Amino acid sequence: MPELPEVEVTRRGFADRIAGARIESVRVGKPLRWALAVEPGALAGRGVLGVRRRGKYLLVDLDAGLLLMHLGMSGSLRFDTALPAPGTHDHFDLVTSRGTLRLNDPRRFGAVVYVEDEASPLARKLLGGLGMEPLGDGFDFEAFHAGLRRRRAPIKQVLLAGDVVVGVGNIYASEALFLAGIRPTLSAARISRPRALRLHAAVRDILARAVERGGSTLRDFSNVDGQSGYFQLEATVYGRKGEPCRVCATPVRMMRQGQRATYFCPVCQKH
DNA sequence: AAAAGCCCCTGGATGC
DNA sequence: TGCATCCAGGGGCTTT
Repeated sequence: MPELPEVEVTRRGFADRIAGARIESVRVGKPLRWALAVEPGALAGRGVLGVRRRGKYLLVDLDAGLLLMHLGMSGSLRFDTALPAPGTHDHFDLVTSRGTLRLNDPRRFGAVVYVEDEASPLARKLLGGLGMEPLGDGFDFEAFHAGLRRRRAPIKQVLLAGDVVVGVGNIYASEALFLAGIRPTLSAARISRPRALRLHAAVRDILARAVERGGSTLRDFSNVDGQSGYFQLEATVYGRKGEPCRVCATPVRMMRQGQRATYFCPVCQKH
């Protein structure tokens, strides 16, 4: 569900409010993707230092250890001092002195995992292979281009894989490639330098813009206060199969790449 | 090493 | 209205 912008908007929505809180209790509902990996009661009494993001993971730093949270396809977080009794899909509550952080995740592809530190085997397994952060200063073009050159797979799938650059999900991959004028099937290794420059800028711009708009093209994304982000940012090609391209009016095409839908304009993205 | 498939799970939309 | 089918924002794991 959530791509980088939604995860970042989620983080900003509660990071300052939860920092400095003390954990009072932890409630675990139905199993998520992985087990919490700590006895819930063992977290009571610990302090919350802050919340960082790495790719689509949220890292909740405690005064001892940290929680890795992932929203999967259908997860969302709420943070409030007065939440109703947990519903069917509320599978994790972190009850703190400042409020309760609650994960709602119908499909349960998400996860909350405790690790002692980022060097732990589990943290390394999950975070170790992640690529560059697209927002901020670390998104170096030369490294990006070098990353593309060593991959022969279609550029759409290289963007999605997250080992060159993180945070680009299925919607924003199509959107960024449209913005850059690049055909999603083009082998990443065959992208010329000028076009790689356009893609580098497109990835950054599309994600930054979505963060600014407060989250997204996603129909059922809601922020930590429970407000919906219903089509705050209109998709240019994603989900618009058969509809006219906003630039040239040619019908947008849909195809499948690795079991995921890809949308593109055959004219604006010739190769 | 890289690439391609396979799953995990639930709910909503669509079609008969 | 009822039921079957398809599809969905992710990504780790297994197999080529």
